[in-house]
Amino acid sequence: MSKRTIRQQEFDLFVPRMNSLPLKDQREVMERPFFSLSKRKRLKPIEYTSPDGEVWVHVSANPAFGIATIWDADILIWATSRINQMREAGENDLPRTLHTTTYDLLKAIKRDTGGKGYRELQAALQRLEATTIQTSIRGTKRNTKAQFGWLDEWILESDAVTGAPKGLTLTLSNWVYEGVIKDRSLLTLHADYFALSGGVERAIYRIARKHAGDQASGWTCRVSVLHDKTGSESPLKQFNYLLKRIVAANDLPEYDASFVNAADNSPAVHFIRRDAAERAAIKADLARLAANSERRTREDARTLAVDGLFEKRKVKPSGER
DNA sequence: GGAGCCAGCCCAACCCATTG
DNA sequence: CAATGGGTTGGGCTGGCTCC
Repeated sequence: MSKRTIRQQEFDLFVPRMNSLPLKDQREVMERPFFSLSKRKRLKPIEYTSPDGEVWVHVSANPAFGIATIWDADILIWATSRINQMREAGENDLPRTLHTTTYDLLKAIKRDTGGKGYRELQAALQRLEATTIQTSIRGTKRNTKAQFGWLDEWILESDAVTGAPKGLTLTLSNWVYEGVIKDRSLLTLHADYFALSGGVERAIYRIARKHAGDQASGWTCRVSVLHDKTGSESPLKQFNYLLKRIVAANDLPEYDASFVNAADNSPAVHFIRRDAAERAAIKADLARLAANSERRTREDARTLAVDGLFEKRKVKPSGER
């Protein structure tokens, strides 16, 4: 009997490894600064308020661990993706607690499985559990304050004899869980997301993915707003420098980025999906085809009406949605 | 004063040869 | 296959330098 089979029996909710897990993340989290972008320990809190003052986010660190980083968030993306997959498979009771092995998790988020990989995984779990968040997003009531972390609990098991890492159990905090199971709260990240090595790069992609989405004309954001949305600790002038390199490289998955001037002439970045033109053309084609087939169907209907066949032919309305 | 630029620091991520 | 740790790379950020 293989080790794997034993593990599967141990964990009723054992999550099998999948190579092509569609990556999902919460749109509300993607567009706001919730994570540290630096590889160095960040203790300075993230204090964010949206331009209209409606949305605010406060993230603070436990001094022992620092604020959870945008790389630590990969674990949350993994968990979100797993739960979403279960939902799409038609499961009714979606778990808040997931079981896996450290190896499988590290592989899934495209991380090294060396000794340091495991130590770093533990550090990531510590940061995710110990980072405290307050936000108006999904606040239950007005004048209510609530504080939570990303994870409620994590348990790392190691082999009693060899000390080798074995099982991992993690429980999402209620706020995260509610966001995952809520309808239409998730967006798909490109499969290359984990390959993005830069923290700012990742933050920018997440924001572009959320805002530019599939819009035919793309989306423009002022640099200063982008700076706030990423939560970067660098001063604006340094952020400018980092941003310039990202825009010049134009290497983000899915989106083209270019510098433009905003309506008030301040510097801004325009994001547009690379295949936006293609997609628009395909949509138009589909709409035209659908319209044609509808017309033909109506003509057919006249000829077929005698047989009463038309009733059985359900023609989809034209266009998407 | 401040905008732009960038070397250097620190450290996590990554690469890889090696081991049961 | 799973795990290890030595070595290297490259990231954000700090702080300094230049030029306006």
